Amino acid sequence: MLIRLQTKEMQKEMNFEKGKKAIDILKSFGSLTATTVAAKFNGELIDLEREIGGDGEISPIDSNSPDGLHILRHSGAHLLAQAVTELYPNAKPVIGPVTEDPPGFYYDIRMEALNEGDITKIEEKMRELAHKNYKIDRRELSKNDLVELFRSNPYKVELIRENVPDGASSSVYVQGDFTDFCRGPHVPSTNYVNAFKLLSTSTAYWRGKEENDSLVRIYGTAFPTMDALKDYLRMTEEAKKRDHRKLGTELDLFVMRPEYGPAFPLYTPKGTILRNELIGFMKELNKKYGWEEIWTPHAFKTTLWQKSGHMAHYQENMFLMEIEKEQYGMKPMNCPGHILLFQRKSWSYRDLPIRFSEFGTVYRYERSGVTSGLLRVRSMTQDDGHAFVRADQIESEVGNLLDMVTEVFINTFRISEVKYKLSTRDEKNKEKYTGSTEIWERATTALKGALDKRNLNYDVKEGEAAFYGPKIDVDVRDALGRYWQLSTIQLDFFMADKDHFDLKYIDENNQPQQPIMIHRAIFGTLDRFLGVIIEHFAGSFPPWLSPVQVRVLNISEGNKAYGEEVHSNLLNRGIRAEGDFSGDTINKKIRTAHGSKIPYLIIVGDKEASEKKISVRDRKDKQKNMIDLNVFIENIEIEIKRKDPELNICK
RNA sequence: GCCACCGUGGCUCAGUCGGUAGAGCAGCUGAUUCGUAAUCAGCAGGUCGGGGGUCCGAAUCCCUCCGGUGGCUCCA
Repeated sequence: MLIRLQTKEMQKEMNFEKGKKAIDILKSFGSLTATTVAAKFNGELIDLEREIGGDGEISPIDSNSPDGLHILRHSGAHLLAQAVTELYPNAKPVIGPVTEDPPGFYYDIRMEALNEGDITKIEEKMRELAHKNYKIDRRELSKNDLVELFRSNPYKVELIRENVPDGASSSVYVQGDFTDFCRGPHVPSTNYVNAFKLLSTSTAYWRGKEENDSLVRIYGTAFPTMDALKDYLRMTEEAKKRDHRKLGTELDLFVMRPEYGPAFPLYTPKGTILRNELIGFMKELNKKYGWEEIWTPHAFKTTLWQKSGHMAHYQENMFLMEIEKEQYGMKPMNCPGHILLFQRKSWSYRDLPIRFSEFGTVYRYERSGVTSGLLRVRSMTQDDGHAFVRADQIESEVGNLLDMVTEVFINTFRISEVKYKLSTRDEKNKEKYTGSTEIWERATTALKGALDKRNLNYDVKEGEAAFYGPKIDVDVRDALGRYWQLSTIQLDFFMADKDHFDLKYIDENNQPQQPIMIHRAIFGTLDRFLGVIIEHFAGSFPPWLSPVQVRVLNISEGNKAYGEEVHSNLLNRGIRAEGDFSGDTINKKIRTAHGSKIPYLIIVGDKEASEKKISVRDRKDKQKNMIDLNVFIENIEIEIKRKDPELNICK
């Protein structure tokens, strides 16, 4: 048979007899290295030990390549399961996939809960098994034989029954005494997986359903080399320093008092400056994009929440209370209040879109295990907005909102890792949704059109739409690599309908029509957004956001008066400035200021005082000596106005 | 809500086999006024998340509740 070798560097052809193993073929081509973990034959990833049956194109898969890493980690998961089954004979491995983000793998296993010591033990066992270097063999078995082989493991049996067609066969992989139902491919033997680490455990539910058996999930990761593993672990350690909860305390931005209100953040004066700057920024955008600001109360009688459907669909997340024998609810969303304002008069088709925005604080009971710092809280302020539009306006309205999203995330904050998600309805389950097929299709097309027109990459999540309409979400990752939803643009065919608020506008034929509602939030919530940008900037905020923009330091007591003069000049010009005129040494003052991540330090000593100049040192230790205070102020004013992410003055 | 881990002064941590708490930073006071990442000395501050139990005696063991962290589930 004729085999062509295809690698990045070269292309070669040779003849082999049928049934030759991939590993031998690659060897003959001189294309096998210590880091070759598998092969690709005619587009299919295969084990190195696989016999080749005919003509085709082959290439080696290196453990440094994406495919190779995937295989390596998958084998890591098997090694983990092997270790667990050796240590705990009653354990029943269920599934062990590779994860991309974070890079690694996990294995779900039905067994007794594990503690940290057990994890160490398992890791040691894995190391031992890796050193023993078991061959990893693929075997092909019929469906019946597979079911028979795994008869003591009901989860595997279920998976086999589901995934292998009747009469067909599938593969198992064997390493030592451990056999797993698996499509493969895998590395040739266990010592290929030598740079690995187990990271954590948790529970997971069988098939992800809370009512099912709970399984122990063990997370781990593996890399081609020890160095790569160490680099990764060092990186994750570094990332932890950016954690907004840690920085929030260090920089004195917010506090939590869980004994009085779990997941109810309180913002300090500094944290409130950040919030207010964000609000100010969004107010500019609202004005620019035609959103009128309104204000609505934080609680209503449940009659409103009944009408809006929240009592029916969201009650378990609401804070309810009884006052004078009447039931009230804290608002979990702002939309019903906005609707009440929409209803205050009648609208012509020419008036639409009507756009209401509000920095609306909402209260939601979130289950105790799900809250997290500022990223998932129970009281949160949304930069909320509701547009009431005609069907023909959906696309342009959504387009405008996407432009707002771009202004915020890309142009201003330069957050590159944004994920756009388009959630559509489950086409197999249409009765779950409200609204006609026609409006769903029209709306979904409009959302796609708006995204496409802007060349935004997005994932379509079929079946993830809310029952009341399709939506676009924007997710951003935090320091620990978790994605959180920030912006959202949701269409709503529900609240305006005749069974709820029965909203109307008068069309060009003088007929009443039901408007479509668009719920939107760009930051999402100030709370979550703040959490994300604390981590994004690692606490080193650009001057426009920074709670303290400048700190004045005097060299010694003799320069205190001049320092105070500089300080008050800054304050008079509206710069957020502090003075550190304590008895500390200048070294100490600089060190302290560094810890507070203040963008600019103004240092004044005898030289500066005598010539009425200042010296400026920025957060990155760039310095400019003996400049004019007014020049400095003019420059920082420009940076603030531009929302410049860079510090330019000392460059 | 589920599983694991954790909960000591404002912050970061130490507290060995159970014998009624230690440190650094921050704070305060005093001395020093010193040119660019921690001047020196002193003082004050906690009963160890809450409750219950075991014990002569518990921060240290047990139970329970409340919180936090990582996942899972959830996020009309």
